[in-house]
Amino acid sequence: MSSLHLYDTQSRTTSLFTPIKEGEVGIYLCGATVQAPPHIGHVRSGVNFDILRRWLTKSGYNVTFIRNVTDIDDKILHKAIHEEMPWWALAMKYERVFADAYAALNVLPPTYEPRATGHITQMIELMQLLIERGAAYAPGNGDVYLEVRKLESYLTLSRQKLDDLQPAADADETYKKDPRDFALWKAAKPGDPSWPTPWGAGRPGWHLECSAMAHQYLGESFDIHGGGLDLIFPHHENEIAQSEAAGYGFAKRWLHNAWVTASGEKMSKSLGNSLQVHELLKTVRGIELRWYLGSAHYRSMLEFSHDALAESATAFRRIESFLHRSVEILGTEPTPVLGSAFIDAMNDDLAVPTALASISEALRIGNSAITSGDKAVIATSANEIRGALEVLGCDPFDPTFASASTNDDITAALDGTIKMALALREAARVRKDFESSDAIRDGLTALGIVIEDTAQGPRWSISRKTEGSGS
RNA sequence: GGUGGAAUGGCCGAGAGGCGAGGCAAGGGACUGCAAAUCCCUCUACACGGGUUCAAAUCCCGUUUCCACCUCCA
Repeated sequence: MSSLHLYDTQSRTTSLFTPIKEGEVGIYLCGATVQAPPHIGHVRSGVNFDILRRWLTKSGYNVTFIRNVTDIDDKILHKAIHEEMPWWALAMKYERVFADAYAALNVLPPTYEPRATGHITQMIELMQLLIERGAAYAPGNGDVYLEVRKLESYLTLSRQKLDDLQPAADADETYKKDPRDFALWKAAKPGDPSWPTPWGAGRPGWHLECSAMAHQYLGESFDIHGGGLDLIFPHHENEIAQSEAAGYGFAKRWLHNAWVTASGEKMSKSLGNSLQVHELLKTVRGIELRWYLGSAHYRSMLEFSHDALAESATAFRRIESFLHRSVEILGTEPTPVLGSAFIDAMNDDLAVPTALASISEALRIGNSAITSGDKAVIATSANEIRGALEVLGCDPFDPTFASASTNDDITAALDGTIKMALALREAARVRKDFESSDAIRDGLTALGIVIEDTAQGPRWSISRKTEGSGS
């Protein structure tokens, strides 16, 4: 059996994954700044790393997965004024929207989900340590800066040179030793929330929280740090700077997911609401959106289109349909099993697209087995497919996705009603009264009920039409 | 200016020196009273120009186009 190899942004190579502590994996993923509803780019990151987490768990590791919530920053404060509510209420509001989106996509809750504002103490301790070690300084204006020129490793993740950076246009350099020094802590402005520190009241800079929280929950060194590609600079560079200057080993491996793009360009709010998660969930189910977002390789850009989403959803329904038919024929849910092709693909830096090819193969074999009535092969295929879907977080039998269409009274009544109609249709077909039989089928079709004549007799299902077209 | 990424058949998307991933669409066939579903077959691609090699989509050199980061960003 193959073993897991993962890419590392720091070394720009793919290598064998070996955890610091045998059997344990610590992952820190940069989560959302909760200042607006999530678009699909945000949840792609969530889905990609959820697949990593599930694969590590499936591979036998005990995974500690941290995803933070940035609940204090400039944008939140501005947005709070705009929406006329306290900043903390706004943060809570959007944190819940994010949580709902993650839940709809079956992204497992993190082991711990720390909020920045809950870790001010740890941040102050970290700043004290940095100042003691001579890496940071408080010039007396209430800010605390990190002195980046002292750090050997600074900018090694993004492979840039300090002097090549374009200087920030708006920076007030009166207190900084070097214009590239960044703020660990920002002095309070009138009206803004603040916390007391030995250097004056203020609030945390963006980067500090992740170093403080990663240390709190994962220790001085941990296995994997993840986030979007756009976080490499400055956020991850600055995290490294803070943590290494504090004497921590910090992350052993960096994983970055690529963007979702639209018309070739990185997704942004300017593209409008249609790409927000809750909007897309009006056109496809959560499991289908997850399938779509998870099906591209995490390091490849995913070019979004409604047509591609619709196509992906159709492909997923085909797989799902096979699993449901296998249950009808075998009378039992498939037992998740992993095929070797799937395992090898996932171990190769989570090559989901290659892994999907193995699902297609199993699907073809399984469908043929339904035609030939080979129950053993049906079971083998269904087990393998379910095993794969489980890892991808797209198991249709997962309670998260269980729809209302299973086994309640209304469904039973509907099933009985349709079966009665189908019995009438069968009677008409037997007497070759195809006009009547087709009328029954057409009538059901018009109600959104799809009839298929199978070797085991007619079966019905609710048709799901995706609104395709558009862009 | 600095640092990265990308260009694959009608479309989407993997791969990464020899054996054409996979899906969708299209055409043909099987099955069907007709459909639907399913299965089988067909459609032989790697931006451009050089080079290396017995062999290049894959390696090297150059070119073009696009995207991103360097300011908040998943």
